[in-house]
Amino acid sequence: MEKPATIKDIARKLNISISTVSRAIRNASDVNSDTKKAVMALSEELNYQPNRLALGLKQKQTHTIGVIVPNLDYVLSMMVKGIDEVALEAGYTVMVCQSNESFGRELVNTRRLLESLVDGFIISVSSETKSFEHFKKIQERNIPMVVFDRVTPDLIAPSVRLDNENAGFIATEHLLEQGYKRIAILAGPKNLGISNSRMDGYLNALKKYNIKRDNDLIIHCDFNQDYAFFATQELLAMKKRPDAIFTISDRMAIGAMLAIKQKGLRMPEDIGLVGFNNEPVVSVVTPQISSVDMSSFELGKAAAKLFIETMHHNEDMNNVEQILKPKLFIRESSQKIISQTGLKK
Amino acid sequence: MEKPATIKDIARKLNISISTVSRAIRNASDVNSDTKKAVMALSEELNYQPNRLALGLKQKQTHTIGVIVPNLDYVLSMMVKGIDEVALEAGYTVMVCQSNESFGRELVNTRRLLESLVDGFIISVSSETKSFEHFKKIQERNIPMVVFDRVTPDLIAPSVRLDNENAGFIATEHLLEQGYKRIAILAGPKNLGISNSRMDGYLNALKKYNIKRDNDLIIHCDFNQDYAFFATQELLAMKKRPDAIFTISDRMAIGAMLAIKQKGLRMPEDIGLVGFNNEPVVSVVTPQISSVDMSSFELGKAAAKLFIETMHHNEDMNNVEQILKPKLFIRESSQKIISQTGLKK
DNA sequence: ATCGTTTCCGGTAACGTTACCGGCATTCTC
DNA sequence: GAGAATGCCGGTAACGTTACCGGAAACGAT
Repeated sequence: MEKPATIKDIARKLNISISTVSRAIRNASDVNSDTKKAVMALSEELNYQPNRLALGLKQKQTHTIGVIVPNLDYVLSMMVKGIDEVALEAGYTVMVCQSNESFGRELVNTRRLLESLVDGFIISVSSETKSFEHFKKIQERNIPMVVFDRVTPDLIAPSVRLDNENAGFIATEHLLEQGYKRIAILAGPKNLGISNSRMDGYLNALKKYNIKRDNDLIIHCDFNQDYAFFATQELLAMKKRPDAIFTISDRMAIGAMLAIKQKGLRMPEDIGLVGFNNEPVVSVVTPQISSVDMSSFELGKAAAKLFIETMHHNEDMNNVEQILKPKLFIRESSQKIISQTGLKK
Repeated sequence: MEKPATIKDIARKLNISISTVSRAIRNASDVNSDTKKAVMALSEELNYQPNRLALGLKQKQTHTIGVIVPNLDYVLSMMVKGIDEVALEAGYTVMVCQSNESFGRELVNTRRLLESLVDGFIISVSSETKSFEHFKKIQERNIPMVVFDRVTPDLIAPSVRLDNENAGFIATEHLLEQGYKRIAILAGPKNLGISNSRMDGYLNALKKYNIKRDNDLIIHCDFNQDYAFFATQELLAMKKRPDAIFTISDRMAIGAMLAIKQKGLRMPEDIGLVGFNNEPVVSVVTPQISSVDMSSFELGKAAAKLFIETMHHNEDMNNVEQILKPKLFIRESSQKIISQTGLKK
């Protein structure tokens, strides 16, 4: 039971040729049903498992998908779980690599996965990435690639993402409807597409309500609780401080919440707050924080499905773009009207 | 630039044999330095990347580690990050598979990874797993395997884990020191080793303080916020309700916290609470929850390091057992003495 | 009986790489 | 200067699998 059994072992024991065994196992047509049975029985007994390496070498595909993500926080791990689920069902194995938001790591990871001859890639780019040559090389080799979540116009590929602009819009509009006037936004790094789109939505909502853009209320910071904490402190120290804050991630919303509480301000009365991602944490803090939901799990599943389609249809699918609708979950941190009047709308 | 370049292409263009090219690339001794340079130059130019599949087929190792985890929640994703980091550095690629706490999925995953010929496994077992035959088969084939975090006596292998018993002990002792007398424990599934060890620690602490075990105060439930919520409701509805609760995960602590707040009880005055894992969430809720820290990232790194050792030393390392020390972070939810007297100890 | 069909099977090459062996020059040793 | 040692290189087999081709046997039809 030391070495794994091979097709040869079966052939020898059954006194038939390896080609016949191979065909029998693949359940091919031109093999006698008796021999087929014999082969099946023996391969069962020997616990035969096809060697994927040899198979991959031969037919140049490994049934493995390389997934590259910037990290494994709540949102992304939900997405990965979605990818995993669909991939497993479709007979693919998934290799997950974290770039740690580092461009260098992203390079190493793509390189490693390429060497390992994955059949293709499902990618969410690191926030540090500004050059996309390593991904373009993948495309030049005609290796299927789907990008998800963090989509960028610099990389033309089939993609699945949230309607980030709309998400920013509904979050901001909700705050406006609640009567907030000076709404600040804690955005992400400047070169990150999802951040900019959400900000566009924010700006559009302001415009709709005839409120002028105020650059003092637009803060770019890392996806980082501490940074958001300090940024919020500064916002609250302004002469004309904002009366609401929209953060493009929940972790940032938590940071903002802590700063607001420290300052002794109440939510939603003194200041409104809306986060992003609808992570479990927002509904266990006090007050509960409103947040935009993006059903990460579904997004992951969609990405994997799109990938598999891209594998099979080998037409050009680069212009395929799946856009999921966001949904706002309204909670205490921004529900000013109800908490003031006690009335349900 | 369509097909990736092979060793053959280089040999042909340079008019030398493929064996020479192979040796040159591996920087072997018996090849002229001039030809070596030429090969290097050309392989650079053609962007040659060795085919890992062929290599793996030949020398029966793939430089890939299969990692099987029950899920990718905060703790485990930190551990995976640790594994990733060490593995990358050592030249290994990591395949992460989630069993989703399902025995069936765990089976499929190990099988897939075996077929893909990973060099070995780093495993944290699913909570549903009661039979370990699939893992024992791995060992029978002499494939290196390290278990981490969720270690079980049913599976003898090199392991890295927290000192769970001590962790349960210090958490409970802390509550006792704070003057709590009736301490309940929200434990995990009954067959889960880490849960039982933490409970042993809990029981030992009680014994040290001459408090009799009360089975009504010992609740087994899933690692699940909602379940913990309901379990806590029941605890609080008891005639002689507990005056403190120790939960063996933070998510359960959150559930307990919500139930306590709903009942209108105060922490730490009316009831004390200690969680486990020291996830970020515990320091942003109100009150902040005390929690046992296990430095998951370090644990992941240790597991990967141990794996690599196991790979290299091919002596029997099954009795190697690395045990990390837990550390208690005391926060508002259990700091009764200070909050009553206002004194710092 | 002959010829075509079908059914089943075996041999060989190939995927990209390395291990091993053998062989030719060249250099060294005394 | 003969033999031994060294430096450098090429050929071949092998890892486990499948694709392709060819062929033997059996069967059917005329």
